[in-house]
Amino acid sequence: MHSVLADEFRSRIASGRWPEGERAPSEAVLCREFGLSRGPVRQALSTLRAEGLIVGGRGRPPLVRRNAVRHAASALGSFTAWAIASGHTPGQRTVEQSRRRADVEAAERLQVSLGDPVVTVRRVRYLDGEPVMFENQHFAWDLGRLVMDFDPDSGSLNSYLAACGADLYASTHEIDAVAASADEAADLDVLEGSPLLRVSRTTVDSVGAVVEYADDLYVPGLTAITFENRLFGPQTREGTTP
Amino acid sequence: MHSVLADEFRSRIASGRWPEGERAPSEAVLCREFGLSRGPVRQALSTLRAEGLIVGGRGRPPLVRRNAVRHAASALGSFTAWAIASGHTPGQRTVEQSRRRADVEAAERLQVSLGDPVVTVRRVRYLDGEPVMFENQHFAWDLGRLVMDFDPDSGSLNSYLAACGADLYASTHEIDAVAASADEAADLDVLEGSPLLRVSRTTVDSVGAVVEYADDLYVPGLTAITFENRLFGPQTREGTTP
DNA sequence: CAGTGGTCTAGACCACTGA
DNA sequence: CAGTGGTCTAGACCACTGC
Repeated sequence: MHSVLADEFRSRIASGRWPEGERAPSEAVLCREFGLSRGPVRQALSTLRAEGLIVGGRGRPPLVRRNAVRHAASALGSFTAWAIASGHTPGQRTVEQSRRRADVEAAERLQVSLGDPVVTVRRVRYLDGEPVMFENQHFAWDLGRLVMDFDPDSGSLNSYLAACGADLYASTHEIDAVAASADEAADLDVLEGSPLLRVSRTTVDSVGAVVEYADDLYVPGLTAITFENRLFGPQTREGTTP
Repeated sequence: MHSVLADEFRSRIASGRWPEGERAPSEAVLCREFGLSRGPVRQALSTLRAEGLIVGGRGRPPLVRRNAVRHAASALGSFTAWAIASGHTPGQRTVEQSRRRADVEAAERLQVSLGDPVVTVRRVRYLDGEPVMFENQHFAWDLGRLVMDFDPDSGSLNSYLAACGADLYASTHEIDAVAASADEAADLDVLEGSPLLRVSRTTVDSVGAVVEYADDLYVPGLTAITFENRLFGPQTREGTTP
């Protein structure tokens, strides 16, 4: 219910039914309109507040925010889903899909023993035909087994894994910047040494075990990672926009 | 109450009273222990879940997560507060503090008219004596008036503004990578052209008007921006770690 | 099966804001 | 002052999990 409400509110803002800069309906009004108690209405509104679409309150009139971030998609996890949600056409070219024995880095980041089997997938990712990201994914064998049966040129590995019922619970991201190596530069069509945005991701399952890690290299300017940050309140929401 | 609870839970994990990888108490148990209803207990737990400190649930036993991110401080907004929270000593050297007329970029990003007064503060920021960030902040005049009375070498501009009662409501961040210019390279003690992490921030007040924008350039390796991302659920939390 | 978290209801009191 | 969101209570039903 509350997520249905949130979608409804978002579309009302997008359609101009709730004009930007004007007052938004109060919680009480929305409760009456939908015949719901405050719980789900508050939950939906807090999502929109976290997204920065509604501001004010606590005595102040609630306002639909001017100049809100648009198309702040959520997941850094799925390139394909993000690209489609942003209205672009995703593509990929697979550089490597292999089963190998864990080296020191893989053993440490996946928390497996040296020499345990791991699966690596390396792909250049395209947006509307233009290379925007170099993706280096590494899977522990439980997931890797499934990944070896996947055609990496067919699109979203994430939806494939989700369809397999894989247990992907949460990701930790660390962002920094690196200079492009000669190989990366060639694949991404930039100059060697030019700055790339590196997103290092570690994904765990619902019992906290590491199941995947990745180092994704984004070409700056073509894509950017964005997120909202409520000051004096921990509500946040992140996303990426082309 | 719920924030007090969240702090209590965090310290129990930090102290080992709730050992990592073991079962965490269920909501029902915590309700009994603290004599509270489910509301505040759930609110506190959802914060820890968003931080990745607790995983599982929905039938599965709740677990204290192994290898949780540590010191995932919240605000990209205040360098000083973040540095201190991370156990480091912040410092700064002011390069510029000026009142000027808005150029095209400032007018657009602050949504003021060309030529309106704006205040610029540019500072090199240090962590334990080492330069880690080049900060370029720009304020609309309402806030800028206050900023001109601030000694930028004294530390946190944010706490100064907060003490003045400034209305800072939410920030939007956009992250990409750029090559260091000669000036920036010299100030940050890196080579010209080496990659820097650029965080572009826009801060609005509680009625949605832009009050500040900033372009902060971080030296990679010394600091990194991190955040958690619950898959199949929009709960997130971001932070930065040295 | 009992236990888990996810969700919803229908009340309540508070601090704060704007008129 | 009336209206706002922030918070808490004390119930309830559900889908899912592990035993």
